[in-house]
Order: sequence, then C-alpha cells, then structure tokens
Amino acid sequence: MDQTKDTRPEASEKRQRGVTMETVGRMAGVSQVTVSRALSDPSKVSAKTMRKIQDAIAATGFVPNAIAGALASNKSKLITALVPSITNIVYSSMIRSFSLRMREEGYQILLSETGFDPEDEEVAIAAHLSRRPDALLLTGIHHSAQARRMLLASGLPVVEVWDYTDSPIDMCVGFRHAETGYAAADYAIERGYTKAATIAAGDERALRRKDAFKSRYEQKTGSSVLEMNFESNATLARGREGLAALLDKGFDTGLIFCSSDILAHGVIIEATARGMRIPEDVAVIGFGDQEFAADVEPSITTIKVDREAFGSAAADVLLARFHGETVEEPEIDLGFEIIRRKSA
Amino acid sequence: MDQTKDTRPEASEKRQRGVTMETVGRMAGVSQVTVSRALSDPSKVSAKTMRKIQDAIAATGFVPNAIAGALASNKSKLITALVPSITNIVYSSMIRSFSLRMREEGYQILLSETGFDPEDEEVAIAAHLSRRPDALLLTGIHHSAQARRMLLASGLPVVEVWDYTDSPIDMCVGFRHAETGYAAADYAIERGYTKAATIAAGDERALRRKDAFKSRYEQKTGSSVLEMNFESNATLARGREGLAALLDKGFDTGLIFCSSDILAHGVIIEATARGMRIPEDVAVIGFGDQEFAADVEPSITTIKVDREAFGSAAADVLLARFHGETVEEPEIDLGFEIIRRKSA
DNA sequence: CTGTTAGCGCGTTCAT
DNA sequence: ATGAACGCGCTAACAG
Repeated sequence: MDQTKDTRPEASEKRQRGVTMETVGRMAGVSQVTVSRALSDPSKVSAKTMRKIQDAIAATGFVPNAIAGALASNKSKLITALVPSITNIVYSSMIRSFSLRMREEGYQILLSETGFDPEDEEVAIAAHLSRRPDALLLTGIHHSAQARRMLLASGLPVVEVWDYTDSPIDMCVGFRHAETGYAAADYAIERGYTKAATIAAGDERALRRKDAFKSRYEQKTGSSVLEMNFESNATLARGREGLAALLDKGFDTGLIFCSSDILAHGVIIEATARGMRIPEDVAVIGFGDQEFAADVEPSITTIKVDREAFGSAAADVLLARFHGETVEEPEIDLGFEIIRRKSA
Repeated sequence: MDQTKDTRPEASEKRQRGVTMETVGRMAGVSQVTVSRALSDPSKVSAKTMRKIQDAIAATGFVPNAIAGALASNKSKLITALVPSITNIVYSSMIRSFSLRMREEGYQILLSETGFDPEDEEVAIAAHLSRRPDALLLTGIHHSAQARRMLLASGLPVVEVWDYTDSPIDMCVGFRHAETGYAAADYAIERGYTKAATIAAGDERALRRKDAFKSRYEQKTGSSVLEMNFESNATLARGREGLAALLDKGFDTGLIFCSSDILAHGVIIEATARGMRIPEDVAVIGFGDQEFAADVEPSITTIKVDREAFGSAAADVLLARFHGETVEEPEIDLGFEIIRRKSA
C-alpha cells in the first residue's frame, strides 16, 4: 500500500531513525510517557487513550526500541549463551529447550559458538558482556581466569551447563561425566566382556568419560584398555577409522566404549562391512542417545542424558533468580542413564 | 584478588550499574570522549594518554556498554537471524559460516528458531526488529504479508537464504528447490529405474522438491510415483517407516527419492533388514550430502548443496552493503550438484 | 590531540 | 489517569 519508491538501504545515505513513542504519542494526542505506560502496563491507561494509541501504532508501524528501553531500565531481556559448537545436536537441543522456556518470559538468546579453546571463549564473553545481558549461559565448567573475573565482576547470574562442579561461578546444571565412564565400565564387566577399548573424539569432556571408563575397567579386570583418540569432531568416518585402527593395534574382540553415538554407529558400520557380528565379536556402547541410536541395526546401547532437561532446568534457575527467589540449590546434577539395546 | 564478599546477584536488590567511560576517564585524567575515541580509533589519541586509559581499563575491568553505543550511533553491530530449526544441521551449518564471517567484522548474531509457521515467524521478526539490528537474515522466501511490510518499513538490509526467488524482499542467496527434483528424476530415468517413489518429511521446501520429482518422472515415463509424506521432521525412523509403508502400498522395486539424507539412510537400514539389495532392489537418492552420506553402507547418492557457501555468500552481500557498495546482483543462485554414490 | 555540547529513545520519579 | 523533567552511557558534531 506504500513503499512504491525504491526504499532499499542504499538509496539513502544514513539510515533513517524510526518511529518513536514521541511520534505515536503526538498522533494519539498524548505524551510519550503515556505510550510507554500503555505498552508496559495497559491497566495504567484509560481504555479510550489505549485505543487511540493502538490506532497510532498500527498506522505508523511503530516497533519499540528495545535498545533505548534497555539503556533506560538497565534490563535488556537478553540472555547470552556460549556453546562449543552450534552444529552439535547435543548443544543445540539444549539451547532449543532453554530458548523456548526463556522466550515465554520475553527473553531472547544471543548465541555464539566458541569452539573448545578457553581463550576464544574469553573473547566471546567480553563481547557478550558488552551487550549487557540479564544473564549468561556457559557450556562446561572450565573457563579462563580472566573470564571468571569478568563474569564475577559483572555481578550477573551465570549458569554453567553440561557439566558438574561443587563450585560453579554462580550456578550449574549438569552431570558428572566421569560417572558415565565408570557406569559403562561396570556395565561392560557385568555383561562379561573381558576385553575393552575406547574411541573418543571431540572435547575434553569426552576424554574425561573415556579416562574414567579405562581406569575403572583396568582396575577391576586387570585387562588393559586400548584407546583411539581423535582431535577432530566425532563423525561416522572417525568411528569406522577408529575400529580399523583398534583392529590394527591388536584388538580382536570385546567391547568398545565410544564418546558419542555417531562414533558407535561408525563402529557398527565398519564391523558389519568386515563381517563381524555385533555384539558377539564387537560390542559397542555409545553416548548421548541420539535420535538414530534406537533405529539403526543393531540398535545402540548408550548413555542417555536428558538434553532438553538441561535447557529447561537452566532456564528455571535463572527465572527463579529473576523473580527474586533465592535459589536453594545452585548446583544441580541431572544424572544419566544407561539405555540397554542390542549393541552391547 | 578482589570480590571477597558475596557478590552474587541476590545480595544486592538492584543490579549495580557498572564502570563507565566517565569512570575510566576520571582515573586516566581525561574526559569521557577521549576514552570513547581511544577505543574506537586509537590513532586519534596520543600514545601517552592511550596508555593511561588502558591502565585504567585494566584496573577497573571496564567493559564498554554496547547498548548505549548502539543507541547513540544508530548502529548495533547486531544481525538477527531466523531459522526454522536450530537443531537441523542444514540450517545450523549455514549459520555457523555466516557467523564466522560476520564476527570477523565485529557483528554478533541473534538467532531464533521460528518453526515452520509464518505466523510465528512474524512474531519473531517483530521481536528482532525491536533490537534494532543492522540487518536480518531469514530462511526461505515465504513470509506473512505483515512480516514483509514490517521488514520493508524498517529499511534494513534483509537476506533471504536457502531458497531462490527473482523478487526477494531485498536480497536472496539460495537455490531452486524444484530444480533438484527435476534433476533427480532425470537421473533416475537415465539410470534406467522404471519405477519410483518418494518419501518426504519436514518443510514446504521438501514437498516442493518431491512434487518436482514426481511431476517430471511421471511426465517422462508415464509411470506413476507413489509417495509417503510425513508432517514431522525427518528422522531415521521415518525413513524406515516410509519404506515399509511404500512396500505395503504395493511398491516392490525401484528408486526412492527422499527429501533428506537421514530418510535415505533409514530406507537403507530398513531395506537391509528385510534382505533387500541396494541399489538392485531398492535404489535411494537423498538430499543434503550430510557428513554421514559417504560413510554408510552402501554410500548414499545425494543432492549436494554447499551449505557453508550460503552462509558466507549471505555475509558477503551484507558486508558489501554495509561498506556502501551497491550489490549488483541481489539474487544469487548457488545451485546444487548430484553426488553419485552406491545407493542409486 | 582533546574537550564541550547535544542528543539517541526510552523508563523512572515526582507532580498534578 | 496523565505529564514534565531527568538520566541511562555512549557517539557525533563542532570547537579550540
């Protein structure tokens, strides 16, 4: 109905400042404050002026300037979140449930990918703090000293997720990675696997799970655990290569504890391609209980952590904080569960 | 070294306002403006005062308030991005490359998930516009009329990605989904598959690819194409169910065009479990060339779109715009490629 | 090279 | 129920 001319940004040198509450107010015959009130608490404004204001908003296409609002109120309704990788379903599904819950309360999420280097995380944290978020969500419990200092100095609520510590920066929602490795080792021993190996890829937490598995298994059985570690991210190809490498190293039969389901799946594919039977020749335990784990052949025995629960639990503690409630238990261990399927 | 007392947010009623340029300036013996200049363009400040300012910053832990900066300069260094799903690798890998490129230039990305409902997208767009981003990135080319109006009125650069149209809101970077279906049909016919079926799941674009395949295949061969469509997201389980359903419907042998690699993988697993040979009994074409496509058995013939290229191309057109250059070609078709592997 | 002055658009407080 | 005045922390002119 409008915009017949070229309104593309290059047409005008400087970006035009938009419609303000001042504009809307003038059109509705009221002051700027009244418009502000009408938007934040309609009950404080008479029905008649409310209507006039709404008409003016519709006519002008007014969109409140959250930047100005944030500056004035010292509340940004912004949460910034840092994850190692946004393409990793483990983190993205957590963020999804976190966002959903926070959005219900009017918060938006500024998300950044930090990789696995604490230095990079530190830079990202500084950038995020400059946006004056109302809180921050971090992945993991290991951060640079400078990062901790900045976070503490900001006085903002901070939730660390996906790992557990008794002494978080502020609050944490996670699980004990080492425990998953112990549990997997116990499971392997119980089920009679007298030889074991590991394949790990990705972050430091994956290595911690692997180390726990290995130490527990070796300690209890006396049989040493071969391992294959990749610096890179976990992929199907790494899983296949992992099995191949272990076989080369002399591993012939037994159970393989993988740091993720995708690696486990790779092992299954490689084993099948070599005519090995699963779990008779090679048994596999994965990690994560990803969507496909139950549907591949054979289905993958894995360690399940309720990723969505992490997101919503993190949201809950933050919201409690925002609502002025004292968070009794700022360290939450959500645990995990071994899902027994056919691969081990 | 500091913070010996309890500084957790609940300790103080109102969040304390932080260190400002004013504070830093006073400590360094200069005015607030000089601090601002020192940070935005060190060359405009003498080396000596620069040093004093840096010391003061280090001592105070000053973090610039980007909110205030954005309000004053009318530039937020913020790009907001909307994707249907953040857990879908297709979108997240695109966003990853987009972010990386934009971050180099000092931009941050506010990401929201909109699902597949244009109404939800509209709400999200309004919320995003209130943050006064410097540009917006949208997924797809179908948006509500109101959304288009708001976007146009904002005068902001907008990039629509992952689809192609000659008449974008502003700019677009994508590919023609229908063409992929035509190409797949031609491929199937060329390779002698005289029967075909489709399995689709997910968004409207998946259906468009499927429709194109079906119409081209039926038109050229006269043989009708059975189809199985899911409302839900594509999963391995849907792929398995899809094949089962097609077999029930009377499909016995031929090629199946799937709207994603994960569906294709499900078909392969189900077929293998039933003792069917691939591609002799059932041939499969996927879509996306996801990481696992080359590594499953048999490897998946698929349609590859360079997802990372979309992200960086989108970043490039935006950055060109920001740098004041006129974007010659605001509609970019990045095309696609059929990757021939063993499954078809 | 540095300082002064004026906003940016809104929320907050105090009046009325 | 409404308005006037002020300030949030910063950038953008314009001086000097």
